[in-house]
Amino acid sequence: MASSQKLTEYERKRLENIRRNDEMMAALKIHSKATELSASSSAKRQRVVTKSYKVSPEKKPKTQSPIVIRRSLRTRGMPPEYSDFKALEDTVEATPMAAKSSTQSNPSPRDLGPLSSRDAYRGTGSDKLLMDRILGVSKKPHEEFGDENGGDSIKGVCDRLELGSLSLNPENIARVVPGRIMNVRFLPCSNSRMIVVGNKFGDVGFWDVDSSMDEDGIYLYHPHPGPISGISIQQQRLSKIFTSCYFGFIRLMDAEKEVFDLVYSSDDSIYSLSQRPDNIKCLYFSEGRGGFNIWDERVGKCSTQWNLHEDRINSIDFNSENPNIMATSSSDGTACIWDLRSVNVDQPKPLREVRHNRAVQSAYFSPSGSSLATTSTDDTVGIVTGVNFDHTSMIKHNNQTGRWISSFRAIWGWDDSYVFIGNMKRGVDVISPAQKRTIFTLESPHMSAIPCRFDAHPFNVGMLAGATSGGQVYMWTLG
DNA sequence: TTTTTGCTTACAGAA
DNA sequence: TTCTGTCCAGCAAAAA
Repeated sequence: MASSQKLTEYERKRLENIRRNDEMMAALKIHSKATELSASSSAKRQRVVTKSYKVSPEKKPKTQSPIVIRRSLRTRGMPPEYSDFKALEDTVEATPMAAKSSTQSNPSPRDLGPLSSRDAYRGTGSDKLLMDRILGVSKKPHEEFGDENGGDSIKGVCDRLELGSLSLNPENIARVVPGRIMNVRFLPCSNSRMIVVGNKFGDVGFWDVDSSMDEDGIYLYHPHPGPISGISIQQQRLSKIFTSCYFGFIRLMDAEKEVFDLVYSSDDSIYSLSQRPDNIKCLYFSEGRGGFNIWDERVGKCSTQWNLHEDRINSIDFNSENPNIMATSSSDGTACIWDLRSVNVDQPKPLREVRHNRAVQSAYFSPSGSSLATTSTDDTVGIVTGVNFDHTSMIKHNNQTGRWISSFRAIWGWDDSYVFIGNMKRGVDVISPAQKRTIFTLESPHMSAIPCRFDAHPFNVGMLAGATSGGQVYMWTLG
């Protein structure tokens, strides 16, 4: 009842705002001009009909109401109680968008334990092709594929990479999931173009770009009850895909067993997930306000629990040159570099701390491992260099994404030359760490929304996936 | 000092 | 084509 009152109040204020704005516009006599402008800008932005996920009708719930605002106990700072826990689940399932990817007859993703991929699947038709495809590439992850790199080494192609050659073809656009995408990853193998995304509703979507056997190569699953905070796939085990969720769950999608196994659950939120490139047995993830855990598959529990930050840890990344070196970014306004071999349990002290004026959304090591790129809501992208990461340059970049767009996170391309980050004008800014400025912007009339989360294909230079708050993925390619 | 409130804002889908 | 609902960020200012 309180929520409906709140909505009414919200609506009332919203209408009042609109009325005030209208009055102001009328006073300035620019209302009609603005209408014209708005009409012409939307005319310029053509609507592109692209591949899209499809939800199986029989898995749709009968009702989509009442609409209740979702707020977890954790975000309200309250201890979890069973009754509230259940109430929360009901709320989640009743949310209209979430309802589209949930079901009344199938098991809830809140059920602890393994969830068969068949039960988690929300698409039409069968997902057998996807499972076969993942198993196929996982057995031969490095067969020759296409001519993306023209048979050259990655370094050779990077040296010649011209940003102007990156293009977005309409066939490389798809709506993979409903709602806001929080994470996007390429399957890290050289012989496929498979993109995995996680959204706000707990859906995990797959897009097999090279699919030709079926209609569009898009597969939708609902393994989690809330926002997907991390996706981790290792080159050595492509058939095992870990996903984490704000509601405190980590699941492992095993394409061999066709199941989403529950590997970890907690009452605290999990905000980020990662794996060391040299260790397939451990998961590294953040939990609650500043907590950091290492979960060890061999013992089936957390072997390490540290408190590394004062606030949530938004990203965890490992240095390719020395995987003992790890970078974390946090809403406490810092990004830190740690040596995992020498972290003091009681008073963890980082090797290096990079200070921003506001929350830090990400901190990623460059491909060579010699630089670190940080992104903060203080409107800067930090580039940290030097033998001991002792030099920091702050590059101005508008990172005010507002409420509806996921925060920007600058990622590295295929070598240390470029950093890619979204911008609010439906473009992808390319920052040169050497020149310490934005040197190029990828733009396309096919990009109808703001790309906010990215991944660079680890083996195909120029292949860049950008994901939006509307569930779309744009795959830029070279040439 | 801690908690609450208000403000920002783009997008998809319904009407 | 226009309208409506979104709401799991993050911060600043106001209130407690």
